Amino acid sequence: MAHSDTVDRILDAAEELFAERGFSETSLRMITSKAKVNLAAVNYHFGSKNALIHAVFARFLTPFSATLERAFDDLEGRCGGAPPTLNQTLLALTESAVRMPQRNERGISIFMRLLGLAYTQSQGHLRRFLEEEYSQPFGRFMGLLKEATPQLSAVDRYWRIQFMLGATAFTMSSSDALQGILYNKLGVESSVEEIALRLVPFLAAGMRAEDQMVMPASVVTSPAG
Amino acid sequence: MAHSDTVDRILDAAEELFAERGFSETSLRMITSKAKVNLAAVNYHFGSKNALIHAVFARFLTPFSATLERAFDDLEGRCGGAPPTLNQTLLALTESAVRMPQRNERGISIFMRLLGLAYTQSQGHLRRFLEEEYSQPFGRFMGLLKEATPQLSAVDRYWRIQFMLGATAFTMSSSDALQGILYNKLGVESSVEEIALRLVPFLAAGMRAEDQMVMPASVVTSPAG
DNA sequence: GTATGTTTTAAACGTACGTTTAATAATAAA
DNA sequence: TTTATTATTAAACGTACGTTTAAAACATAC
Repeated sequence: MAHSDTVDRILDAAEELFAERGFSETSLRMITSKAKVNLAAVNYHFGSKNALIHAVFARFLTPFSATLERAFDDLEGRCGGAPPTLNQTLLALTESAVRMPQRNERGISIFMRLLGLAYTQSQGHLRRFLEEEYSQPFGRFMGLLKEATPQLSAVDRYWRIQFMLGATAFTMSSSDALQGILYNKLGVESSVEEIALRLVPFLAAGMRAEDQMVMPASVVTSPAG
Repeated sequence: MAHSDTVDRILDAAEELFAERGFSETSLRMITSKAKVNLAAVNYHFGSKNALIHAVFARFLTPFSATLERAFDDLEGRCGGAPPTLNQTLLALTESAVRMPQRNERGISIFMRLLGLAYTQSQGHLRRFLEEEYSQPFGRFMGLLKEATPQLSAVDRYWRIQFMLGATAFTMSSSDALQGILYNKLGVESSVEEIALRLVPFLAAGMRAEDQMVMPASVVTSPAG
């Protein structure tokens, strides 16, 4: 068969362990033992540990970026020339993530956690891989954001996009832990879908904030100007 | 002398390397070689690598939490019984961070990056240490946020606080890189202080968001409830 | 059924890690 | 100066890592 059972077993185990523990903290021996395959199988099928990491992301991101492109096509079609609103754009992204066919019920949370890790763990090779492979839908999303927030200066928009990415990446990357804490504190169960939908209004409101901060003297007079 | 030069050299090197590369990705040999001390010095002075990580955080957080408590005292004094507003609370936090005496000009960004790492790298021992040592000012900040957002349900408030923490930690932890990108793209110079002040209205607006998200069918009918 | 290419296996490779040791050097107290 | 403490050093410890090897098992085609 083209894709041996082994390849998928490795990907399944790796994806779960990476999401749980991070990349450096997960050894090939953990992966192969969880996948019940021989240690050498990873290097035989993938070439290296880094290549395995890329393969784990590709299995997620390739179908996701296709789904996302379709969602954007659909959105732009529905808007018929007019630029989609900020809420619509964010919702298109969120729904694409949430609606993605998942291998299991933990799929989304694993996906989000991996994305968060990719953002925060400074794995140079991974960042390079993602930029090379998936810059197209990312750029399109940025363009939509720009059209949806014409009132913002380029500088303001830049920083606020970073704030959005940060809120999303951090929350989603620790979503399991945060859900656990919430359950212990308030006895409330939650899901990744729910968190995502809570995020949208928060982000949208932040992007639209009009307040101008009064600069305290310490900053105004600081040499950094 | 009570604190040998060696101890501080190790802390300086460790703090910088941890911020750059993360904890697992930084070896004691990197640290001791950067600090120009013997490898065994870390275990002699700190006991273990984990204890060194704790010491790096303690050197930051102990004076910071004192500064923060004073800022909150001051704020509550100025408000005379009435609960401080959301903006005031966030600004007290931001100013405490920005005004902290720094060992060097990269101090704040290293501080933020380390906090971000503590959040995302699943180092159980570190989370436990931080919770045990600094729960007091953290709890006080949470209390102020609660008083400043009485309109939010406990669950909403919980998630929105996570979003705020994420936006802050992420942006500040990569502030150097992000400032560089902005300069290359738009030729605009910026400082950590400025970013912090841009963050406050974004976060405050997000916390105050009133939009209620329309749940798509896929989520409403999901078994996760 | 033999030959060919692919996959799996057990074992070992070399390297790097955190930690410990035991000897030496430096400092302070008597 | 001698003695007791503290700090530094070079070397080694045992363990775990990613990767490679070479033989065995398996599959497929002739």
